Amino acid sequence: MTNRPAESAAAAEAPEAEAGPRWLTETEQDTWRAYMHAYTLLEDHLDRQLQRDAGMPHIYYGLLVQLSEAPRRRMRMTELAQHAKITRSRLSHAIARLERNGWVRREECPSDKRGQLAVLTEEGFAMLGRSAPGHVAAVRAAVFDRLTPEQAAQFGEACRIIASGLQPAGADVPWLR
Amino acid sequence: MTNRPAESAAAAEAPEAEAGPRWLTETEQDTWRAYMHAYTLLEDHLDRQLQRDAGMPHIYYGLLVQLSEAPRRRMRMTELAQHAKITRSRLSHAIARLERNGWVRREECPSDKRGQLAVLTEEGFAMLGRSAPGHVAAVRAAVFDRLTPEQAAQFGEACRIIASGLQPAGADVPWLR
DNA sequence: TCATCTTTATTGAAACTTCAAGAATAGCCT
DNA sequence: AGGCTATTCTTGAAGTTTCAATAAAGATGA
Repeated sequence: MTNRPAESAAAAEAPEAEAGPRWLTETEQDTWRAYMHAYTLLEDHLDRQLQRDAGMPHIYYGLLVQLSEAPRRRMRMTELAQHAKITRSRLSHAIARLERNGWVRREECPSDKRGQLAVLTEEGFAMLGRSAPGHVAAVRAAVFDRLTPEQAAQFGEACRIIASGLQPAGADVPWLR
Repeated sequence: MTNRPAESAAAAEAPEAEAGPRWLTETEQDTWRAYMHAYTLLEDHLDRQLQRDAGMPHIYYGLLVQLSEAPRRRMRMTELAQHAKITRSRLSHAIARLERNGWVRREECPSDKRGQLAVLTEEGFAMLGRSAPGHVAAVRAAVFDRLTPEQAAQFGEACRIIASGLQPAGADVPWLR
């Protein structure tokens, strides 16, 4: 995926000043592939599990959980988008759908007339209560039951490092679009 | 995400035989969140990088790379789907799009009249050559430049373990759908 | 051989995401 | 106040993915 597109071997010795692209080592390639396989399979697995048991994709479920943990079970759109690391556009569409399902309701923000609050409804909350056990079980079976506590901790640390490098808050930030 | 939907505290002491759902510990929750943040941000980042520089999403790029590494730069649809861990349906649509772009061409399979071969075209190959350096740089900057070799290796190992648990090849296998 | 079951791949529709554009309000500066 | 810029959120269209259904050919077995 990230190695040279086969063959284009070339450069390898030349101590070029202009330094050609630093391809990944064999080990790095293996790691990268493993990562892509893991997240592709995992997302697929959880999406199916939740689609079946809760009638919505993994991300939507995550949005409801976020709301359930927020004070008064409500959150500003932008804030919710930031927490979930998605764009506001995507969130708008998502909330619209969840609203049609009756899990979420929109409310105007008292302090800022531009703002909207996404509010978890009672039905939404009840629904979470019903589907959470199954979801936790799925995550546990796929991840935490298979890694030692040390492995899990290291894995988490690596993920934190990677994530921290990706929201420079500068440049053009996705969730602001 | 995977903890109880806030509040539904309850059970914690009772040595129930029926064992209620085993919620995630604080540490596990942190790990799980970090993972979701990492992959969401990473996929987003790479998708944008490739969309901008190569005119296609990350997965499509991966398909071309797979083809570039295959003998004679061609592969059976099902085989390609398996390697990429995606469904055949998704692959069909993807290849159709890449074909419109001229990066891939379909050929009939000589040994099995049901089969199709996805073949990387010269333009497709040339294009890979052009965009690979930028992509590698992006992956390196986001991942391998930020982790120590040990961390990267451990991360890879964890991913391998997770991935290996998710394709039991049994039950109903996604890429066969 | 015929019937049947399996495998391969595609298709269209519905659901979801991205992208660019736009409406409304807030904030700032003179 | 007035004018300008920035922020918040939504929208529609285009692109992508999922899901269920289907066509075509291989494989199996009486």
